[in-house]
Amino acid sequence: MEYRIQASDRADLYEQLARIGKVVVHPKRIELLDLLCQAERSVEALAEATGLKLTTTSAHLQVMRQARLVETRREGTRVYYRAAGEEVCRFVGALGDLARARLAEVDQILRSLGTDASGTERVSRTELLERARSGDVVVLDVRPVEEYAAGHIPGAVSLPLEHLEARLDELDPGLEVVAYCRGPLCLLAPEAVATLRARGLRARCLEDGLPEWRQAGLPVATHSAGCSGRDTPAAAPADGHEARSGRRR
Amino acid sequence: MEYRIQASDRADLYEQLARIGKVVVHPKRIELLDLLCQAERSVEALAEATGLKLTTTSAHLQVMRQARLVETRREGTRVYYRAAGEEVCRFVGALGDLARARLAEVDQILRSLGTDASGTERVSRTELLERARSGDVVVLDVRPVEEYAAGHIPGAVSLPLEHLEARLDELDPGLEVVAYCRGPLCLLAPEAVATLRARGLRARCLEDGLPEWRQAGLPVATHSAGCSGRDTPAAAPADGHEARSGRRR
DNA sequence: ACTGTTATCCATAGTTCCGTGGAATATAGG
DNA sequence: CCTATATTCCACGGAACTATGGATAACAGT
Repeated sequence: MEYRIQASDRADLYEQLARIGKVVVHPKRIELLDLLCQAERSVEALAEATGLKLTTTSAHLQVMRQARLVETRREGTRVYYRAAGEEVCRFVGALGDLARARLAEVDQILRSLGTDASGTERVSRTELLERARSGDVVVLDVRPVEEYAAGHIPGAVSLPLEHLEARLDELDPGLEVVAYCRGPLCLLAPEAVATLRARGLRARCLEDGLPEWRQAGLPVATHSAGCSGRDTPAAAPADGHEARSGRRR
Repeated sequence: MEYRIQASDRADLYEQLARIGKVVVHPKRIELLDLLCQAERSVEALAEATGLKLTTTSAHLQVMRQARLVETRREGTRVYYRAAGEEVCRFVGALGDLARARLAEVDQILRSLGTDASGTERVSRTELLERARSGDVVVLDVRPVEEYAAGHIPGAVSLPLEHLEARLDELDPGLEVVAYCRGPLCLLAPEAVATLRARGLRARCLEDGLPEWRQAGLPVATHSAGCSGRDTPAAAPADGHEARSGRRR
């Protein structure tokens, strides 16, 4: 739209920063951006996920596009939105970190929403890498399948939280489970761990989620058949059940 | 205010994040926050620096306080505001980084505002540490004196940009100058370098500014520095004799 | 107590933003 | 060409935000 920059006042600079700020004033826009940091989605899927009307969702996405925080890709009649680069994910991560550090309310909410499993120790990324190499853990991706498809830890098994109870038998009771989800503000993994423990399984959460794993420069696989895993042979094949999630759109 | 968190819906979480987002919708609030990341200031000083009316400034500061991004300290009749912790500075830094990465306009503005010295290579922090140890550079802090007083690179000389021309003779023409300021979005150091070069001096900018230096875990000196500021033998050894200077968290 | 300084609170008017339906656009498939 | 689907554009009423001047509160000095 406006590429003209003439009255080059210093104020213009902060106005540009405010363009980005504008995206994160609205709770729903943050939610949308958070989702888009996990995987690209159509407008309809985003409206569904956030509970907004379609037109409202589109409007929010336009705001985000004006700030260049998202990009689009057209496929037939639908438009897929995605986060415009790694920096965007880093930014929403920073926002979440700041909120947890400064706003006691965030911790309160996480505690009240999260099961009491939140008190348990988390597994560090380096520890997971070691354990995975020796093959005595199952790495569990409890996010929705689309997000697993868009990128996951090599060797991880996809088992969305909503199906966890129904598919419990797919897990080897002899192995410890390490579950992960979207990040520190996401409660999928803690809930999964709580469920698993209630059934007598050993389970812990990974520190942070997949975005942080990616930002740490660790390998990320993008298909159900982990083929891009460079050095990590996989975290214990668990069972072959992982192949289920193939199913392309 | 409102500590009650009862209807613990997931939406509440993003509403909390939006509290922080609210601070960075307004250009002037970003500017204020940026200033507060450098040094604490009174409301009056902030109003002066940003060109806002006093009441308006105060209102903005209230918004920032509600988001817990700033804290206050009273001294006699005036109130000093400061950034509420290192995380806040990291966040505004992340905002600036994102803007530079995604918004071409920001680069344009920096280029059009900045002198053509922007094309020159910058000195890395590690290089500066080495050079300083061998003592063949002058480290120049070109920010306002209050900011120098609130924290500066050990051994740096305070010479605010506005006084640079008048006090040029204080610099040893035989040594190279490394100037620094507030960060990547600040133009004080580039301008200083341009001025120095026009006089035939060798001069370069440090990468980033003081906040990034601090975040890198490098030593920061906080002595109030007498009015002369010239005393320090240029480029003193950087290992922190400057003590920890407790004060301020 | 009185006075001047500094900051916050309050009411107001002008502006922008949000969610909403309904219309318009773009694409795929008869 | 016509229809169906997915998305964007548009107009509008209601809500929230911003800047501002005047009033109020906290404090220091005489």
